[in-house]
Amino acid sequence: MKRFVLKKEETPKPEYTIDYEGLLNSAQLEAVMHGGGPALVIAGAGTGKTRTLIYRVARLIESGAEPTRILLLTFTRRAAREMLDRASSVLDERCRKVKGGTFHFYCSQLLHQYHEYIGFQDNFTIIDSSDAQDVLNLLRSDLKFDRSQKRFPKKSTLMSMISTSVNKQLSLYDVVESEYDQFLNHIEQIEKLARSYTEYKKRHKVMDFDDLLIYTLELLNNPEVLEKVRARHQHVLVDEYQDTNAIQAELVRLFTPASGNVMVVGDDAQSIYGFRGADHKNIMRFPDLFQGTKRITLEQNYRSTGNILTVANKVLEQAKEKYDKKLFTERDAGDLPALVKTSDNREQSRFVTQMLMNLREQDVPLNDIAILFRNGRDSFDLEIELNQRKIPYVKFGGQKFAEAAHVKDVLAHLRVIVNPDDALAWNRILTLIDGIGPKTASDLIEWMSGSQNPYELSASGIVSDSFKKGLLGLSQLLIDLKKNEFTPSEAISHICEYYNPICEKKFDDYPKRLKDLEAFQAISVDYRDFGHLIEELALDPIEATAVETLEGKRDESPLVLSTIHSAKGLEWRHVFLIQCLDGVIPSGFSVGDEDQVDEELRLMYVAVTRAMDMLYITYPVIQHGNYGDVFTKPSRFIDGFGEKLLEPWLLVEEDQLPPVNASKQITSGDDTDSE
DNA sequence: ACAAATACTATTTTT
DNA sequence: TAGTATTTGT
Repeated sequence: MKRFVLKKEETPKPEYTIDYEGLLNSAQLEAVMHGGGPALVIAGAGTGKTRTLIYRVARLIESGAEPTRILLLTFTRRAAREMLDRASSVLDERCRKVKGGTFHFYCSQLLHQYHEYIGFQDNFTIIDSSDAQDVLNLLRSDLKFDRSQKRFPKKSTLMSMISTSVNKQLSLYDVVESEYDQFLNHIEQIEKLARSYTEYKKRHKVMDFDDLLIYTLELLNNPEVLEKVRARHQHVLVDEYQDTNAIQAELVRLFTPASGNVMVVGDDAQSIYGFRGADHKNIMRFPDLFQGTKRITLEQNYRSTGNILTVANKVLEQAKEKYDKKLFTERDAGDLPALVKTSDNREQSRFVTQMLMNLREQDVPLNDIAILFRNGRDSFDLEIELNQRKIPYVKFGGQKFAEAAHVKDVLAHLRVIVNPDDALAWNRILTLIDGIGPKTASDLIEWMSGSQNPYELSASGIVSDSFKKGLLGLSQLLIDLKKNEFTPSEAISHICEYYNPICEKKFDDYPKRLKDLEAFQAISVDYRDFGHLIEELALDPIEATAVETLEGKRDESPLVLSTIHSAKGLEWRHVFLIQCLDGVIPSGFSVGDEDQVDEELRLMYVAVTRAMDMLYITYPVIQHGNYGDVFTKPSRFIDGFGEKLLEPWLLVEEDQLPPVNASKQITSGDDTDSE
């Protein structure tokens, strides 16, 4: 037998159109030029991690790799999109053909393609966590665990128990014992509930987020499928590897082709998804998974000023677990980050708004600024202020558009068209009808399982004068939707015609919700068919406020408000970190558990390292509560940093804005030249 | 069997 | 404070 000699891909001395050497530092270049085989890139905050991935994609394609055979796994689909956009602009359109997205998205594609191997039909529906919780609630009342059982865990707790056990690959017993020991006396019921939950999902052809990963793992157990899947990957690239869990690490191993061409990129100091089962130690274990892993470290920070970096390092120093980060910058020291103490929440909002005005007068565009916070609700007060001042903003994090009750109601009508076995969606739309409650709905669903045409609801024989009319209306709508080949937007418009009166009766704030539904219809124009619409919305929900701002006011690109989690990987010239209080960050729930406090600390680190030029940390001294005012303390992570690290700012009377009513001229900036 | 009213409780981050 | 469990009324 002849022996083949391995040749490096680049051997024919390729002519690159991109000047990689001129554009990248030596560590980045090493990662971009890395030929084949496993590689681990440890990239500190702001060290050009994304840039490196983008140029690597371009470089691989220039070297002759087939774009469709490069797999780029990212944490959000937005990240994948942006990376491929940027790659296309440095190279060419071929980059858009790269396969990419989240683990969940890629898994769902595989499952659709190979559904028969795991005993599923192609039309399974993906349910989000609130749907999953509804299922658990349904099963719990079926099993009568709510009756006279004192303190049985509520649906969200049950969900996180089950999800944790899946994601951390532990038995339900171990999870409950270590994290929910107050419910240990219910363990048998919980286990039984978990079993019927699994069974329910199979029977009704739905999958939750965890199932997408688990079933893919099961799918790849089949050697034939594994071979096919592996063979279509030439290169596997994984971003944000520190936020993967054990299952995802295993999936990466399975996806990797025989050539061992896999590169993972991440930063163990930025691991902030432990609550979701992510294990930041995964990244350090990567070399154990792949023999001969090449390790590359990016340490030069290009983003932040020296002073901001000093604060960031000081934050990280407090961690119980030590990180051997040696981030450095060649940028100037810059201004000292500000520490702003306000009397209360309102003053904090007014301070931020005031600063926005000042920055605007200095010609800083709004989209160079971001407001970050720990919890979705920490920005409520500020949002009121911004609305009054007519400052356009988009908010990331917090409740998603597709999670709002009225949007889910409309969507459920589409779901039963795509998957008539989706009992959850049926239950949702049936109980919307006056006179139909859980009992009647479940009777109807029972009848459907043996019926040829489940949409002909009057044929069920379950009729009562109280809901006859409503049921007929629904039946007509569904038959209409099934019969005609509507586009998603046409279908939604039909559903709204039917649903709007229900919405008005159900919600006090219906005007706002009806407007949402109009926006929903507008969005749906972009989708090919019902199935895609439903699936994309579940896997990549549209941010709630992004929709509002999409309408109207496009003259100025909006300010960004974001939870710290949703700000990962992004950067702005000016960053405000508000509500920086002990009990908020670190969250009150984490104190007492060293590992959890460490994760909060990393979260703080992520927040600080988002800032390029200037960082403002603010906190209110008094919190107005229901039972009187509470004095609060600044976050322990920055308390006692001293004036050499953070400059305390004093708020004086003349800094205050005039009352809103008298502020019409503010935007025209008549006091501009006061400097 | 369903709907409305009342009492209670636990309170995050996201695919 | 809002979402949920329980009780009461139709």
